[in-house]
Amino acid sequence: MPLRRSRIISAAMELIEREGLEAVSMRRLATELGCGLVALYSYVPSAEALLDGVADAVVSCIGPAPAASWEDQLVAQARAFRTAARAHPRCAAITASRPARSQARSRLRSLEHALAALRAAGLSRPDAVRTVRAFAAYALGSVLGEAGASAPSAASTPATIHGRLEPAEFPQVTDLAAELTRQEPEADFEFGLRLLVRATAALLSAEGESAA
Amino acid sequence: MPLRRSRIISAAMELIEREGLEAVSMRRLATELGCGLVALYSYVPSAEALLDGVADAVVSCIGPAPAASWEDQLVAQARAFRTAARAHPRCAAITASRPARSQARSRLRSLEHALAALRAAGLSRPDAVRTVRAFAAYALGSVLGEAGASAPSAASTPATIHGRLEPAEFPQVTDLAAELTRQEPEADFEFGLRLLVRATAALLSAEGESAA
DNA sequence: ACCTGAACACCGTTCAAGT
DNA sequence: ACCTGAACACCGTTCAAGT
Repeated sequence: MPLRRSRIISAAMELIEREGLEAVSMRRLATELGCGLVALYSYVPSAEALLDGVADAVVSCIGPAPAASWEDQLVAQARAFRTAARAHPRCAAITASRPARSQARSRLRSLEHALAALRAAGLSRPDAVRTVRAFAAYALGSVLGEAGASAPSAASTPATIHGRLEPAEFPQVTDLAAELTRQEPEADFEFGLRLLVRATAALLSAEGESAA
Repeated sequence: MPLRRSRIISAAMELIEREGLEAVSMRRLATELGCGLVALYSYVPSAEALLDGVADAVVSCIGPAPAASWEDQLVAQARAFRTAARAHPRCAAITASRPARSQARSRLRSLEHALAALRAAGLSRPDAVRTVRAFAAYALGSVLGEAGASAPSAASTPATIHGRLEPAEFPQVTDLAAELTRQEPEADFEFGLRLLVRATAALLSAEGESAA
């Protein structure tokens, strides 16, 4: 099995998911791959570039999401994003934390499709762009929020804390403890998505009226 | 000037904003503070704990945002979150990337206020929780998206790329180049916020009807 | 061409000791 | 009590050399 850039990046991703980012180093990766440390530098110019490669790999496994209506289009893209992120949660966190260096191509495709759907539905140019950005922000925040909530140190979430919470100071949190504790990330995600879809629909009909 | 935990963390935050996370190390911090390396360990148990302290400091400088209506309450909190994040953008990215370890107290206060506002407005228990989560996800994603877009390596954003883009493959992106290039993070943020507020209002009136 | 060991300048953390 | 230097086991990266 020859040493290839893709093989190195796959190994890095596996190691990240298995033991976390702090376990990854060029040296460790070399022993993991059974090759000399210096050999890696022929395929990956630096440790930084390695993580860029990982970030790339995560976004490039976001499947295309063609759909008929603009609602389905935006919802499907948001779900595809979330699915990809959940497939490699720890790698996804890395992706989010480093500004889109390359990754550009596949992101551009998504952007194109989303914009096309919204423009075809009748949204104005600036509103189409801003709506896509709002959906993107929501999807990113959801994924990262989930990752944070399900992280190893989840020992200090409101759920665990509220046991020793004075109801007088936090009446709502105390009262809604059951709802706050329940872990339904999927349903939470879909709820917010529907919120955004409905608001966009309202925007569309409002613009339709003012144009008519 | 004695060595205090708060002084160490402030110095770390300054250094992070000035030179980035990769410049921070216990050794570097010690020379920056003019003290011995080992002295730091009396106030900060480890390098990891140092970053937890930084994360804490960022969220604890989110100002309270009391407001009359539920709309103002949720909008004000989202803005306060964004303001705090923009005050220390690089530290904020660190905060987002590490699951809420402590940070709990001030986050809990925000949660309490948001829930109170939505419950008072008449939202059901599960919907109140999910609405707050949707707003939080949106705010988090917005802040992180902005940080990524304005990062040093912003050389590969659609804006720069689209110059050599075939309009045939990316008609929408080409056509909307002006809107996509324009950097108005504030307006983008407010747009999405209004979207969520309107959708929540619709939800409220829908629940009101079904309850009546 | 492709891989290697040895070296360099860094890390975080701990120890045993100083005042 | 508070601080210290020296040491240990790690890093990423580069060099000059091997096949």
